[in-house]
Amino acid sequence: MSQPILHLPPEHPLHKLPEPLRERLAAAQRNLIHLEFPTAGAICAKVFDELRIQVATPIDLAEKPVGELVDLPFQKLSKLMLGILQRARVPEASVDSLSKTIAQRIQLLRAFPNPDKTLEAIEAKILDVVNSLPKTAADIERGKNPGDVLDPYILAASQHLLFAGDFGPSVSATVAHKALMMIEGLIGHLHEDVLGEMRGNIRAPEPRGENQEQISLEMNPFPGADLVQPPWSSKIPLRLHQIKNKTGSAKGGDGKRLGDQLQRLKDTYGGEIFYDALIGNTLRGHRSRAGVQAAAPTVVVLVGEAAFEELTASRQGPQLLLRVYQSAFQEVARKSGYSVEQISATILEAFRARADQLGEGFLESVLRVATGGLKSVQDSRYEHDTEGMSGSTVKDEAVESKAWLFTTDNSSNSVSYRKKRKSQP
DNA sequence: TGCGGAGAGGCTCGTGGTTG
DNA sequence: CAACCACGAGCCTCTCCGCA
Repeated sequence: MSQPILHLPPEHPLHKLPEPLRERLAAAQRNLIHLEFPTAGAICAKVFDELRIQVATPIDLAEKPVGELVDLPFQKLSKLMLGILQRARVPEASVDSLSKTIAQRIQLLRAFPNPDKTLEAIEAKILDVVNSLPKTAADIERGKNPGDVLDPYILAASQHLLFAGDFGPSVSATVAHKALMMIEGLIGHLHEDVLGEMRGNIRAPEPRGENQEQISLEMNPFPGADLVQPPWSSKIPLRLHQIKNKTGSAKGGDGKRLGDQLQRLKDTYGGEIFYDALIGNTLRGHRSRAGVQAAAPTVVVLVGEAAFEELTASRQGPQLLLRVYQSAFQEVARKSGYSVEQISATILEAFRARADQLGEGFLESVLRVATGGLKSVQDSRYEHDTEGMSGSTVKDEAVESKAWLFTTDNSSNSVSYRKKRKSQP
């Protein structure tokens, strides 16, 4: 039932991968655009049909190789479609937007074997992250890792140095900064996932098991690779990509580690290895190039359009991705209604109320939360010492009662501080 | 002056041990 | 046995600074 992976000798290790992965690789070899749509006419027919447009593709275009149509820049493609619609006497009022819709759909279909499913997955992923953006004072005062607390000194600095002493905007900036950090993470993962969905590609499975750096055909087939391109023909070998968002994402030490991993992949599977940074327009100033190349001398280092071109086999990759993301962001924004301005106002109010209650300034209470606590949780010498609590030198009444800590009840991803303290030995 | 190594800081996810 | 938590690996950003 399952299809074999093509263009590889019978003894190649890829044939020994677990069944589901082999299937995905085989599917990626068969969903290349020119295999699914042998001519430009074929993809036009498909898109016209999807959009219920009763137009025939002109003969001269219909016979052309599909690549000549689908790899046109968006403007040219929609102009071409506009001409077709006009000649087919489609009502003038609708041709303009319709031609853009067609061009968009053609480019989506060019990129993804299953555009609708991919768009849905992208939106779901974005929504997940938007739902976890900071909403309460507790969210910004302590991250999901208890070790990450809001820095009152930075808050003080931004209040005075950036916002003329106004505390409110400095809280907004803190919320926005935290949100942006999360968005950065989202975009990085999104790129890997979305590029992995494109024709000819698969997203390498995340490492599993004990040693996540060691290659294991069963558990961990591609450590160090984010995206795998099985051979597209007998002339194009297996290609393994490590994808970074920007050239500066990784530093020298990371470069060495990633280079070592890529080299091990090449030693195991053969083929070509790539180190791609999507955002960036020059190799100059690349912080991890040297590290990667030292460890993997044959690695191809790519940035910007050059990287997109190898990953998407098209020059339209960057714009396409931008349009796909934009529509997803708009849709998710509509659903979530998240607003930094509103959230900041709520948080500011919480800070104000607490400070009033304790009769101190905003920053003083932030400072106490960021540094206050019991010896038993702050001093490694007292860590397992239940006496440490009573023996603590921290005698402050407020500290003892924890009255000044924010608690949060949106249970799923944040912990109630008070509850947590109580459960401590 | 540019490169790139190092370090600080933030977030996520999977794993494996502990606890209720 | 499920829920919870700590930890490590990995991804991202930015600044600093020695060296060629």
